[in-house]
Amino acid sequence: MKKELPKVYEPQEAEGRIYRKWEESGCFKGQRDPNRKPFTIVMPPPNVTGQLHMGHAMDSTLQDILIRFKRMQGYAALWVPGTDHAGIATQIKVEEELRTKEGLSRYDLGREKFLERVWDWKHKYGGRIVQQQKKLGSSCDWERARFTMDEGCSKAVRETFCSLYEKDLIYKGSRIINWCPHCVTALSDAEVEYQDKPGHLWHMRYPLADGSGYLVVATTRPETMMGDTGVAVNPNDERYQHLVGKTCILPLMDREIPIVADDYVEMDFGTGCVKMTPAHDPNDFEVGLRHSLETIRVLDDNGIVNKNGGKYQGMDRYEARKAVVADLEELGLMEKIEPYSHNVGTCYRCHSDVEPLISAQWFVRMEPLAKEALRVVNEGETRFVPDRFAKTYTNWMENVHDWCISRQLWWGHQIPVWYCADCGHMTVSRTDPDCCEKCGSRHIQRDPDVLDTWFSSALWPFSTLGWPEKTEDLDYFYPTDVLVTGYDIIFFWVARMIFSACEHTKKPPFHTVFIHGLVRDDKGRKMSKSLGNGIDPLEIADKYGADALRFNLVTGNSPGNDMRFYTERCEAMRNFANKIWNASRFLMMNLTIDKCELPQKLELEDKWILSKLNRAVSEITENMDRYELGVAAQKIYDFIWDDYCDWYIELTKTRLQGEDEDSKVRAQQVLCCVLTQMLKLLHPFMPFITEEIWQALPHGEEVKDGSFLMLQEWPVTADAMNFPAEEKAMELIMDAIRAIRARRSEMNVPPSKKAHLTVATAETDTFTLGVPFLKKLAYASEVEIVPAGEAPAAGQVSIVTHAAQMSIPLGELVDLEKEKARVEKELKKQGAELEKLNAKLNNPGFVNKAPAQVVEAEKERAVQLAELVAKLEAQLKGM
RNA sequence: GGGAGCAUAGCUCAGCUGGUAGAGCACAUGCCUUACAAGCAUGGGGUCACAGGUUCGAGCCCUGUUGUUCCCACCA
Repeated sequence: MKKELPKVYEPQEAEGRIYRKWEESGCFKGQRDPNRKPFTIVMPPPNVTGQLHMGHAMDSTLQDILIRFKRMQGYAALWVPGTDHAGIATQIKVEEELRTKEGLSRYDLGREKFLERVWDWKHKYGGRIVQQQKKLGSSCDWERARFTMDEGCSKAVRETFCSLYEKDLIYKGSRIINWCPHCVTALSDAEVEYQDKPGHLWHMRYPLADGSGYLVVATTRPETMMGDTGVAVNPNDERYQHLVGKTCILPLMDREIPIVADDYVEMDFGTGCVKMTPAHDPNDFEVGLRHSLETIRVLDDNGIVNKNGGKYQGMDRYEARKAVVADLEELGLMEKIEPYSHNVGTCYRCHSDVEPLISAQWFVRMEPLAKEALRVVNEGETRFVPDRFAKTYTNWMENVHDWCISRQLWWGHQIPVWYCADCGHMTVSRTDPDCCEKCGSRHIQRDPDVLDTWFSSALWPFSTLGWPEKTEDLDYFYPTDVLVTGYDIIFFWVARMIFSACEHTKKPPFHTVFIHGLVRDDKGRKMSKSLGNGIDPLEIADKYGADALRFNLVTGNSPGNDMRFYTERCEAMRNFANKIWNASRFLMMNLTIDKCELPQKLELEDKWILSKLNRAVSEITENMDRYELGVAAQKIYDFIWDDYCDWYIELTKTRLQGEDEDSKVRAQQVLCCVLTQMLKLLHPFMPFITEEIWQALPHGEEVKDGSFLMLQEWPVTADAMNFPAEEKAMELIMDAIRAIRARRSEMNVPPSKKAHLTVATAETDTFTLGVPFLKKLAYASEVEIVPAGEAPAAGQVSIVTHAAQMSIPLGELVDLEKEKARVEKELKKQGAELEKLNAKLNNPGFVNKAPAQVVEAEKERAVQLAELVAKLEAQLKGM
């Protein structure tokens, strides 16, 4: 029953077809099953209108590998996909389009109309990234796909907000926040990226009010001076102690401001005098509170100087800076200007300079929430892989400030708070109220702001499973198991999911956080739109196959570390896919059976490969369990390429092409069984090609159509499949083959030139079994086995291994001097190794203290080495 | 200022609990051996950054040094 596979594997054609079959069969569905343990992953939701980039590809590949592995292990596996409304990012995109295409701003349209446009946009592009995920083979339960602004998630957000408000964990307050004048919204601390930027330190003279001179303040931000309401010095600074309590005149504004003493001021930085601008600097704000300084805001929401800025009103902050500096210089009040590089906060979305300013916003009180979030990680209920990221997490969580959650945007979850125009009361409600809950007035107005996007993402692991309803899904699949994400969003997202889950579900949202690094370009740079160095995963998948892309992304790097993306590596992985394809093709071409079962009788080489496979299974499973996916992948690669293809297939060829029908069938069976197991091991990594091959293999009657490799059981190890003696014996023969090939290669003898081979060995039985292999793989015309110690005939090329001394009559082809030099070199090398080993064995410390099995192994090695050295010496003597 | 990572072959990186230093690519030589030239065979190439220490034994553990990357932090 021969089946033929096409000559070349075409991923482009196969992948779409296979994915459709999987999807139609419903095998991605996460099904509650009381007899199985659940295994749940929620996908980090990509921006709904985004495009799949290499980072997503890596993230999804890792998740898909885990979910497929667990599914094969018999878990009720569920991978919940979804998308994020991505407040600022999406709103900016739509505004951008509105501006360029219609010349309109969102205000021209009004809130309602604008939101319609954003929803249109969402409907237009929202499906794109889902389709792109499918190309990679992601086995998500697409029917459960969620969106952070769908009904259920919105309900979860509302419930969370109200419940936190009721517990006094959410409050509204006027505080210094980070403001992006470009996006015109508040930001949380996490959304500010600090960049070192060259600037200046301006030393400005502020005249003392009593006319006795002036003091000099140093600042990096002269444009905020109109909002200065004081000057601070260190209380211990002798230079200025006499000035404390006095006042000075704020230049350009002619306002009298107090001089105060505060520990915050460092004596040895700048001049030791600091201008205080409580409305535009977080430190100054704190100092201002301590000394009851006035708060004067001089910049508006767009970063333009407002009416408090005197003559600078209407200028943008950078213009104002220039003007202020110029004016001070003209007045002779600029003492000096130093170049100074400092950390400037920028918006993580648009990278404009962030303006710290005082504003009324909503905050989440972090201290009580952080406590439990720290506990679950410290006590190991939630574990980071690699564990060093737990430190990153706890460090952040221990120092976290209250979280500013209100955003002055329209796209997002609108804050469920209504203000009463009559009594001023705030009504916070799970359902939209029509009157003030306190005074009953109907003059109520909803807070126009929306919540931080991350506020809804923080609920993702449980909101996607039905929370706040008590659903069966929530009961069964929650808490989830592993969260896979990049280290760059630990603060944004992971931390917030953990404390949110602890607060609302009383359980950590997952037991493991599996952190990966960034995918960089081949020069090690971050892939970015502005650099134009991004590599499109879909193009790569198209060209080399999704399997090759996946394998590339998972090998050659280790957990938590960045990787460089080399397209050439994809080529190597495609070659690997092709290797398996051809191995399978070879098997199909030789197949005469319609079902593969391990035969009762096994040959030496069969036992060797089965034993190797058995160990591979156990090691690979262990690596998978420990999230060492790259190591696991490498082991599968090595086993398939080296052990199976390069050796086992070659070893079976004589049987497959021979006359002995029984032996032929048994070889087919073992080949087929091992291939099947390999396909299973490889499947999580390369789902498409393995499925394609598996579908073509004969499975007998019991496996019907529509049964997929992806649903088969993950291989398990069996003691009955350990054959240490056969493994060892086979290795002796392989050593001999390698040695002969090496010698022939050095002498440039082509494989077509067969030679008579004499083997002097103590392992007569083993080498007798090895005769066909020596013939085929060591190009021997005849193999003659003689007792060990028998000297080779004169004029023969001698080849020695641990177990054998072999000779072939190719003497006339050898340059004797060269040959002598080679043997000398080899002898020297092996002799040195033996000496080292003997020293070790003569060291009582080693013999007494090292584990017995290590000592035994070294002893045996020494015996073998000694034999080898003796043979080499004898050989050299005879030359 | 605090914290973390990295330093291993020409390049990019693995190396899991300390026990004979690995892969891919590149390079050299020979092979169209009826699965695969996207292949096969063979080979060259490493003071595991440096200096100490622990250990019978260190690429791996400890201390320090140098170089480098990143994260966090309110010195204007």
